[in-house]
Amino acid sequence: MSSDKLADFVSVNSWQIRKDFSYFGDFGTRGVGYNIENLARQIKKILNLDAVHKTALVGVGNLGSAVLAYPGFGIYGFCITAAFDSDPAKVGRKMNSVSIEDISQLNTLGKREVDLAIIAVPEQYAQEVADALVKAGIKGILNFSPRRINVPKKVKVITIDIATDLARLPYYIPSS
Amino acid sequence: MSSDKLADFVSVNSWQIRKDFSYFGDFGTRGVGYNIENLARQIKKILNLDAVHKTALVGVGNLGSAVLAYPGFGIYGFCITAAFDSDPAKVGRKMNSVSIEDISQLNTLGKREVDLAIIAVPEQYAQEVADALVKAGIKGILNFSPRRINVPKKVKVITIDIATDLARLPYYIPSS
DNA sequence: CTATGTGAATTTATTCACAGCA
DNA sequence: TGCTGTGAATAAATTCACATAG
Repeated sequence: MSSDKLADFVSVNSWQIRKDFSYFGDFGTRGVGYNIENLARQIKKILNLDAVHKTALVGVGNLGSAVLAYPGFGIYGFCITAAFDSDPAKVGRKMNSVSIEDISQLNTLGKREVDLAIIAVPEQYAQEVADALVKAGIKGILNFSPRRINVPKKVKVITIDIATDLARLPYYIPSS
Repeated sequence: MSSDKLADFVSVNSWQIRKDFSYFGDFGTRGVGYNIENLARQIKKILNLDAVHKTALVGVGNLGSAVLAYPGFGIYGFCITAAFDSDPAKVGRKMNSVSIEDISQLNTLGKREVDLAIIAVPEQYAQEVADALVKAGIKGILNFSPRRINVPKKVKVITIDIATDLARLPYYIPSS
């Protein structure tokens, strides 16, 4: 497939596609274009997505349940292999074939080859959960709480704050 | 408060703070710093966040319920005044003092001064929901489905794809 | 001939350093 | 004296145009 067609898919220009790819290598064939299958494989390798990443979920409330039920993780090689909550009524139950464990069991993650975690707890507990995750050897955290969490810089945190994202919209709409 | 202190809060340099602010006006006082209250007011005005924005939620599953229960919208002036679902078992019930209406009622949003909407439905329905929202006069959409949705360019869409955000993490962690 | 890959030109963003105001 | 606001210098990203490979 040509860079022109790829560009259409993501609404950018063809030269942006080619230039960006060129920073990482020569993925295409001149006169022909890009082989999609090979391209996907190369990009996955660059993004370190070519192996399965075991992921832990902390907080099985509404948001956590939505994450557990989310069907879109597989294509990137993510697998949620552990879920934690502090509510005794939830601990021991299963959701989407994942057993919910007590929050005190976070320290077992290191031995279970889990390297990523998703924080979906009320914001006031976000920092202490993050501390426990770091202590357990987690390397990356997806943080759904609107609170800034402090971690050693060897640990990567990506925060999704729903309210802040929503707050970007009004700027683009004419004030009524 | 000085630009130095503000910079610390968001982990950037003080000159970035000052330069960015300067593009929109003179908010500070030389030798003193910035008045936080006034600064917040000015920024809210620039981002068009100084009035209440009525917001509709479409899809009251796990994710939608989490959004409804989310306590962080108030400070930005958002108010979820309508919720929709296609499940007859949910329609008519109340969640967080918002009545759940049938999805067929989306066309009433225009008359109700709702200008923003949050899409939290399974991805295969995202486009048709977006179409209905546009027809009802919605100006901005926060899309939680991983699908690219097409809207007229007068409508602003911001997409949050959980899997894509999670997929950014492995790049930063050393491959095991 | 077609479509990539990349130097060069252009535009945009970041960083610096300091004049100017409280 | 202290801190802002901003021109000037530097760096980075984007866009262009085309040589080059298939």
